[in-house]
Amino acid sequence: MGRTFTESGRRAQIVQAAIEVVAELGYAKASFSRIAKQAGLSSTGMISYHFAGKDDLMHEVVAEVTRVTAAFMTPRIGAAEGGRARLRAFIESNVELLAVCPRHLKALIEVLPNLGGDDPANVGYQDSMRVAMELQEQAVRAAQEAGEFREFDPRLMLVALRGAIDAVVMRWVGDPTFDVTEAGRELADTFDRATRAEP
Amino acid sequence: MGRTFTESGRRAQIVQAAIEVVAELGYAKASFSRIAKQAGLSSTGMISYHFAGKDDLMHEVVAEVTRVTAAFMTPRIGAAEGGRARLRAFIESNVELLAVCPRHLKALIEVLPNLGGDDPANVGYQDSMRVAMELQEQAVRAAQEAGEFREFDPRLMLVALRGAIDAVVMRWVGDPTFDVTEAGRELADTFDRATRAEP
Amino acid sequence: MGRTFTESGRRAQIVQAAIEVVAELGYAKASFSRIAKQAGLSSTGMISYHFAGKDDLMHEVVAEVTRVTAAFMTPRIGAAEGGRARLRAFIESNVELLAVCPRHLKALIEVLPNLGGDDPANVGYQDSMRVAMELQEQAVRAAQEAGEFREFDPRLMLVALRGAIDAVVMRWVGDPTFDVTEAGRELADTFDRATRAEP
Amino acid sequence: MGRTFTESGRRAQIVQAAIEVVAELGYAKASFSRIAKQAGLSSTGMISYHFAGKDDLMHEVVAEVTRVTAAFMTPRIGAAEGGRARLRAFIESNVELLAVCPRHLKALIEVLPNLGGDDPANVGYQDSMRVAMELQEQAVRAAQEAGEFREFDPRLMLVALRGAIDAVVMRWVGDPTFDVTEAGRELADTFDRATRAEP
DNA sequence: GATGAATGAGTTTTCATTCAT
DNA sequence: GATGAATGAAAACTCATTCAT
Repeated sequence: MGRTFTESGRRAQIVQAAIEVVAELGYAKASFSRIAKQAGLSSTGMISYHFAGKDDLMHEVVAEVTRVTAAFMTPRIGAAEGGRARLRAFIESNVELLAVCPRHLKALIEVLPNLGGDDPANVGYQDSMRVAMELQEQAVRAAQEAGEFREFDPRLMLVALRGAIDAVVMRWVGDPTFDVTEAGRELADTFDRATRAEP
Repeated sequence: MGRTFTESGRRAQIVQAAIEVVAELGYAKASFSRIAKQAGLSSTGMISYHFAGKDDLMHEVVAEVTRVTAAFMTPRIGAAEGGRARLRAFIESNVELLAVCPRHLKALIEVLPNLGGDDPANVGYQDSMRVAMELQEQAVRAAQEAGEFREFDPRLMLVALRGAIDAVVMRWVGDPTFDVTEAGRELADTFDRATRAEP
Repeated sequence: MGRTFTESGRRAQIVQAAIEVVAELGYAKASFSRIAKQAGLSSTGMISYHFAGKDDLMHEVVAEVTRVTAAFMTPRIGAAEGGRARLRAFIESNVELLAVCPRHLKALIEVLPNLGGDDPANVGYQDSMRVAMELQEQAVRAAQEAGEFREFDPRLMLVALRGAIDAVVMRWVGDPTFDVTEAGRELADTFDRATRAEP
Repeated sequence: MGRTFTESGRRAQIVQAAIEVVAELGYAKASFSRIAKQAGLSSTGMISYHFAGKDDLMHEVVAEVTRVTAAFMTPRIGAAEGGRARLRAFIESNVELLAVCPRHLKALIEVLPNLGGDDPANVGYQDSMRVAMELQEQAVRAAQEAGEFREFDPRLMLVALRGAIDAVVMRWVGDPTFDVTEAGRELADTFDRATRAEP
């Protein structure tokens, strides 16, 4: 006990290195060589030894980032009451992550578009993403029926929101002068106005 | 005279092929080989002959897409009067492009994040992007001062808007059942509510 | 005209080098590196440039050897009359090849067992091998019905004959003291006695 | 005492796994990884620990198969009287092995051609093979002198016989519809006719 | 004896680029 | 201008082997 399948010291170290390299150079240039160098490994063979392939490693990157961000955001969202407050908590806590683990966020945004593919190994992962999206949709619909949100297409709004947050993250990642709290509040204001029921 | 620097038949043909390959496979997998095959060329040497390198080709892709999208959007935006109407026209015409040249949009979104770099050749390009962004910011500020828009950070809003539109484009590119007019209106509603002055 | 798909100078040169390397080191150790060195190429990339992969190259090796051996054996077999004489011509001309192109024969014997596989690209090839085997079986059956050969299972006999010839080839390949004419006659005697009708 | 050099539990287990992997995938693809997996070992280090190298392991494979086949064939050959009967017993018992331990035979045929090499470690092994061959040659010569066999080159005949048996084994290994008894009798008939003195 | 992580050379393959024709 | 063969570096991955525990 005590150590899960995905953690074996080296594995975690490689995943961390991959996050940093992807965040810095982008997915296209994140080769095993650079990841190995970042991790202080003498050869790329070590990565192949611990991961079935590039896709496997990148999935682990996504899983790790998802874990970290969920640990940060979930309690904050859970502490909010009502649809509007929950939406605000979602946006603000997501933007605040920029100050907590900026490279994690950037890495996630870089990797995700490159994982969706024909590879059957991705099916399970994509299923879980779809389920998460559907849960969010249901929450939005519930708030609409409760009269908190106006009428709009939940899916379109969620896609737009996701894109807006990601764009903000990508634009200001690594900028120490960026005020995440203020930006989070502004972005939350934006989508609050866009979604709230008519006064 | 008679042909400009950027057009020479072959060059245009290669740029078109690059747009299609990038849209279909993503930037990371858009190699000269695949672009040459798409363009019906028997060797990649032709591409290196016409372009100084991959970055040069990709810049041309961006330029071409920018040209096409500007030709579509500019008159529509110009026909609108007032900040709110112009914002709506911007969003709707951008989303409508999804039905006009979906691969151009997707290619642009794939390429752009991979061009920002240390390469000095990019400086001029990034300058022009910054100028365009500043023009948009000024327009937003003018509408704020005219009382059409409420107070918000123009840059943050523009970044969020850009991300929201791109996310919608990426999500529904190639989906023939997607109603671009309706989606454009919804997304415009969203940002109209987010930006308009208090009633 | 004048040059077929499979011949482009370099391709033929690489196939020749592959034949020599396989004959000398065996299939397992015939890497692209060694073949490139044998061919005087500076990199293995050139081989991948001309061939779709190792299987493609090895198929070409088989095709080339088949071509050469058929050119030698076919007229000799055709000049013989009757089943017994044809069988003798088949065996003798096959063994005589040992003096003509010993490395071709050895390469063929090395490669063949490693090509039979699940790869769908091999299906066509294996079909042609099966057809050739069936033609030989029919010829044997005809000679049996004509009273030249005794009763035996043609397929078993052909498999045994093939193995016997190959074993002789492998045993004495590269041995300059080996008398191929005498050995061919002896091996033909062996199978003539084994197959001829009772006197 | 109590355990010989070649048997230590683990060693035997690894040799068994190697036989199975070589028989199934061929010598070229029989890596330590696959053998370790087949043996239920978690790492290839165990194999390197017990064997000096790949050649050492493969020699052990040959030794083990030789042991098993000798145990089966020797009493059957010994029970026969006279050269002709002994030859028949040799062939029939060899083919019958196909039903007893098909993978052993196939593994042997795969490994043997890849062992003959410049490696000084093989000298002793090849000596023993040569000695075995010479014993067989002497037996053949004795039968020739006794008038049982006609005149032919014993070595050529033995090589051809070995190749014929091996080809039959390789062709029908794993085929449950193959009648080993009938095939053994046919093949023995073939070589009996080829070798017996004129009636 | 036994383990499994680490190593570094090796594999095939693809890449962008160059160059003689 | 155009071609396509050639190049060499780099990619992902596998290999047999070693070594500290």
